[in-house]
Amino acid sequence: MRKGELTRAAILDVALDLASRDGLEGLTIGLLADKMCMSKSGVFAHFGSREDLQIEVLKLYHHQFEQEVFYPSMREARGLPRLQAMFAHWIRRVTVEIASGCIYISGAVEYDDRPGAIREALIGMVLAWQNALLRCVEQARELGHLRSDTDPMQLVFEMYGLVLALHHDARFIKRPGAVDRAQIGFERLLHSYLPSHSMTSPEIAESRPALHLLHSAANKAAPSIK
Amino acid sequence: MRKGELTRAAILDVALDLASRDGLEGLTIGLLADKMCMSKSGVFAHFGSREDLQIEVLKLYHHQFEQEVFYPSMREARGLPRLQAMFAHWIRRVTVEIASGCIYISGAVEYDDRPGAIREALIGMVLAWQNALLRCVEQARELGHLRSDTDPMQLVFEMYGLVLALHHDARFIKRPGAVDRAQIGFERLLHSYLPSHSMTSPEIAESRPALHLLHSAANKAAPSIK
DNA sequence: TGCATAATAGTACGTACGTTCGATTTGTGG
DNA sequence: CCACAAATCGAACGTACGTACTATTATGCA
Repeated sequence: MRKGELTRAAILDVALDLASRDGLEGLTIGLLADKMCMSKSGVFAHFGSREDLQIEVLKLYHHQFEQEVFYPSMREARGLPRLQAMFAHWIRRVTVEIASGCIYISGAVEYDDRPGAIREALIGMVLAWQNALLRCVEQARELGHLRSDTDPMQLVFEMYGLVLALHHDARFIKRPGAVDRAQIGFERLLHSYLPSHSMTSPEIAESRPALHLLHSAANKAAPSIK
Repeated sequence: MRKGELTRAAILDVALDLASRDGLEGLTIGLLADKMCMSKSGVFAHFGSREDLQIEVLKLYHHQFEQEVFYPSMREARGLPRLQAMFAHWIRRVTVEIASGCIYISGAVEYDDRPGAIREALIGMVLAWQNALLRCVEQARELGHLRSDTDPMQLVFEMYGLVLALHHDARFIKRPGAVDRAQIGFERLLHSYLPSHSMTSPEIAESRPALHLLHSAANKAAPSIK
């Protein structure tokens, strides 16, 4: 009873690698068996079907995303500090994934018109993350860290766009500097959603030091917990 | 000699539909033959290989993109008007493609780690479009429509992110309002790159009327040709 | 109209896929 | 250590893929 679960976990680990590289739809039992030095049927026996395998891979990816991005960010103070942490951890995660591929992003393309259990699972996870971002933006607005007329969904939309552009430029085009551009874009983005009294002159509106102002301002309003 | 080219064009038309929905990698000769009510070998004979077929589909897509997005925009006055036209036509095109899928975007995911002729062709086309945007931004900056310290690549990066987010939200998540969000994001984006004297107070920094100011200001600096 | 040629169909081959099923090896509790 | 159950294997099935060949039909020009 113990050996089976062990190899199952090992299979899922390799399957996640494969799916990250070739996409969930490119994940094949034969290739997976080769990498595991097992027979196809030996691998297959651990999952009822390929679709089940794909969903298990998805769950594993989601769990890792939560561990690396979501939970660490939730330890930050609510509002702007937490939002900045979410984006920073997110960017860091995607930066690592430039070499391997991000399943949320590739999956969004693979399953944008392919109904089924995998699509439902994937959408549920992406929406969970977007909703977490949304709640965080709403809290930041209520705490006065962002302008009162901020449209939370709009801000999340643009944050997501920056990450998609990062993934596109770095992984597809392989153009250097994409991480910095995503970071700069986020700072400029935040700046335009700041309360009026935080506005600086346009000349330094998108410069790095502005972020330090945000940090101190936010910490004053909602001191860090840690 | 005439009949052949005619059916070949018809095949490519259907192939483009198929590839838009299922991706270039999902484009299959068997399915294509079914849709054409032809035999597999009958379809195959028009192309030396599947890869050639995929590249021909790519060229057809690129041609349509040029016709619908690039050339109409180039008829606008250089600088900001042209940049706004490029984005507007681009958004309109992607909006239509929400139902069918955008090959540039799906291809970027499919071929981000799959070397070969298709990847090279795809990258060439995407870079051609990005470079066109880049030149337009540089012209806008030289004409004084954008701030002199504008980083053209950064602006193009963020424009691309908005379109990617639009595609993601509308086609994958199927959340309404993505087109408006991309438009609002672009206006906010432009606003933060405007010369200082064009800056308005933060309260209306992202409101729609600001664009009218941009239009008139740009037209004054570089009157429309048409 | 007839003929050369282009266009399409039909068939087959090799490969890889997911999946099933029985045989066989391996691990584990009494 | 033994016996039972769990884990893995090997082979096979049906399907779909790209591609190569040959046969057949349709087209266009003299």
